[in-house]
Formats: sequence, C-alpha cells, structure tokens
Amino acid sequence: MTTVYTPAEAVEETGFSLDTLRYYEKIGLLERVARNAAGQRRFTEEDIGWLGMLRCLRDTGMPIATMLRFAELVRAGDHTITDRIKLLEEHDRQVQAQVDNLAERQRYIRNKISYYRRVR
Amino acid sequence: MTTVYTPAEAVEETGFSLDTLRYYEKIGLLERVARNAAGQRRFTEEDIGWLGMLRCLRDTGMPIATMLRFAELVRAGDHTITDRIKLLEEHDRQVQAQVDNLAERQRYIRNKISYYRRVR
DNA sequence: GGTTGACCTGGAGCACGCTCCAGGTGAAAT
DNA sequence: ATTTCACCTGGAGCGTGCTCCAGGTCAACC
Repeated sequence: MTTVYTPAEAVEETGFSLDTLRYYEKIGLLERVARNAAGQRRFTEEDIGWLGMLRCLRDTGMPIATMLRFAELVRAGDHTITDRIKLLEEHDRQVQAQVDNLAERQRYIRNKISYYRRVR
Repeated sequence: MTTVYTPAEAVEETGFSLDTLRYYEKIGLLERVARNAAGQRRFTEEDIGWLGMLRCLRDTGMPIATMLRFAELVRAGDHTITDRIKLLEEHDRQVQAQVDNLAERQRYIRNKISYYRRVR
C-alpha cells in the first residue's frame, strides 16, 4: 500500500502551511511534487519524510540556503554522503552552541526573577 | 568614579552595533541616552547593565514588542515588579520549551549522522 | 446541475530587526 | 590649517522567510 497525501494531509503531517510547502517546492527544497490528473499535488510518504528532515533543520535554525545545499547533496546521490555528514556535524555544533547559550541566558533570567522575588 | 562609555565603548561592551543602539533608543527600548556638549552619546553604567538584560532577552528569542513592554514596566516603577516576574516567568517557560525542542531535534540530527556513517 | 470548497499559478506584499546612506558637526592629530 | 575621525539625524533600504491575493480549474456533495 502506497499512501499518498493530499495537500491538506501534508499540512497536517508536517506542520508546514500549504503556502510554505508550495514555496519550498518553488525554491527547490522539495523536488517537484507529483500531481493528480487535475494538477493537484499528491505527496508521497517519501516527501513527508523529507519534510520531517526539513522541519528539523528549520527548527534548529538552519538557513534555507544551507538546507538547499543539503537538498542538492541528497539529490546528487550516495557519493555525497561524506559531505552530508560534514554539513550535519557542523550544524550539530551550532545547535549545541545554541543550547549552551540558551542555558546560560536562562540562568541570568532566573536570577533576575529571584532578585525580583526578593525585593517584591 | 562614575564611568561613562562612548558609543564605541558601548558597542564593545554590549555586542550591539552602534546602529542597533541608536535604533533601540529610537523605539524606546533604551531611555534617551545622555549627551555630551557636542550632542554625542555618553552611556552610563546603568545603560550598559540594561543593555545586558536586553541582550539576554534578545538572544533567547524575545520579540522586540515584548521587550518594550518589559521596558515600560521597569520605567513605571517598583509597583510593577509582580508583572515583571510574570513576564519573565512566561519567557522562561518559552526558553525552556526552546531548549527541550532543540535537544529533541538534535537527537534526530545525530541519528541521521549515525545512519550516514553506517551506510557510508 | 448548482454551489461549495479544495486546490492551482504567478507574483506582490509583509513582518521583523536591523543596516545603510546622505549630509552634516565638532574635536583631535599631523 | 587641514585632514581625519567619531559621531550626529532622519529616513530609506534590505535580507529572510514566508504569507496573501487575484483569477481560475476541478471535483464532490446535495
């Protein structure tokens, strides 16, 4: 059974808006999505999986230009796997930096809250 | 000794660009900064401290509109301390959500890296 | 068979948060 | 004295990432 997803279902599954899905296809983040006879999009399981990856990269702050490079590596085939690893490792370091930075800022904020509680 | 900071020094201390400092003053995130005889800004220790707070809120993703509300509470005096606590606690929850979300996405990315390493 | 509603395309517009620019002032270094 | 340099103001412009709109096509339900 090969499940396909209507645009509405893809929105539901991925959390991206329909406009965003169209935009991602337009700029090439998403390869040309299949259409039915009426020209309406029918997303495959694979599309949905790829969108999951994109969601993850987006939510961790990867710029679209970088996601686009990643998308091109994926399309280019298996010989780019080493490059993909490099790209993701670099991104992982940036995510780690974000987490660390956020944690430190959070301490500051919590101290401020404590201070306010004391002087209230 | 009351230290004052030239614009260049304030940039150095806060990590904000001079344009950003002027912008923050223009929109009221920063109260009208003192000037010398020639009309040039002279930031006080207090300004620098407040900018540290702003840096912290910005870096944890607080929108400028919310920072503005916070700035207004601070200006309004001590009777707003309870409201400030509320605002910061709410923000702290959002920061926590960011950290949690980031950590989860990071797991996904790391799994992907592991997968690529296995198939490389 | 009419109305509703999901979807299509191309392109314009928008929100956010700065960033840059033109044209100018005033003090400091050579 | 003049060049340099940091700074000033008001306002325009920009990069990112969507989001919205007009005008139209189908399909599906009553």
